[in-house]
Amino acid sequence: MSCTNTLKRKGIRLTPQRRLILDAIHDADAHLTAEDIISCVQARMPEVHRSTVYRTLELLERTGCVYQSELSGRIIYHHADEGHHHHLVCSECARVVECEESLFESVERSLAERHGFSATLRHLVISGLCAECASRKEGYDPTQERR
Amino acid sequence: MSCTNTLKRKGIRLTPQRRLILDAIHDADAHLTAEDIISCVQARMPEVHRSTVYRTLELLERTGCVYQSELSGRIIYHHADEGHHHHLVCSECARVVECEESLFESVERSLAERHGFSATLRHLVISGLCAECASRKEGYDPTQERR
DNA sequence: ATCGCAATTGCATCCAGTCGCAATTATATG
DNA sequence: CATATAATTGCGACTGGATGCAATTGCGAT
Repeated sequence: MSCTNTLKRKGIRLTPQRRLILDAIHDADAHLTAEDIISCVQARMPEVHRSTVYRTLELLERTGCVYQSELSGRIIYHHADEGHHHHLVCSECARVVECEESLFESVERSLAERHGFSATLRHLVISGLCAECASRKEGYDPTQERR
Repeated sequence: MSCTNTLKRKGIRLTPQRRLILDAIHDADAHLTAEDIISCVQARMPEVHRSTVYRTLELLERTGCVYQSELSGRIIYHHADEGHHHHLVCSECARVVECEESLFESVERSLAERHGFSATLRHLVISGLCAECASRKEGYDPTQERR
């Protein structure tokens, strides 16, 4: 748990609330939504306000301890020393597949060369159709509602 | 304005409310947020409810008349026959640069080959640092707030 | 130990977006 | 033209997240 050191070094106070939030993210195996983290923290310390959690998460992202990204409209958080990867989200069945970071290296290079833009493609969410849904959907009519 | 035909062909009713929403998107030169569209529509027909606008926008996206994407946490809309492109958003100065669609063709191919996933990379939003900010920020401390 | 001040918290409130529901309206049919 | 039916609308309530403010708290200097 090197991030407590990181925080101390930056002169950021390690309050009980913040410790709980860090614990929640560390103990989790999967991605957590902000809501997950809030209930996890409040289970042990009910008076912690959700705005405190949101602010802390933003702080942790700025200090590089946590990565923030978006999955189907919700912000999710994951610990920084998990490996990076991207998410492929099927717009039909909502299945989520992870894919390697390396796929985008060439894009990062092109962006740097052509636009002088240094992108941080650590966690993209890409929507499309997964293999099954793509094959199943011959006479598909996008006018219809999706589940 | 081919989308009115598209809608008629799909048996979707062209109500006055929907016509106003389509007009707003057509008349706009830049990307519109949902909020922009709502106030634009309500200027001419004040009783139109925001939920109607949101539902219509979702419908227009499903029928392919309008594209929806996300720019700095807000959903934006643009007319389908604008050319596609991606957005590079500088996380320092919030400047937005457009970049060509072609950059991601190789990624689309790899996703299809390796994951059987057919991605629709019509409008990505990529955050990172623009050229100016990258050069300016030598002793940059991410702990500090950004404007 | 304690004092002073900046950092942090909880609270209240706001904002964008979603959803269920009941009332309304467009269209197809007789 | 009347009417039945399904699509659409407006409304209100709710959700996730952000923010300004006043009260509290952690911590460095003494």
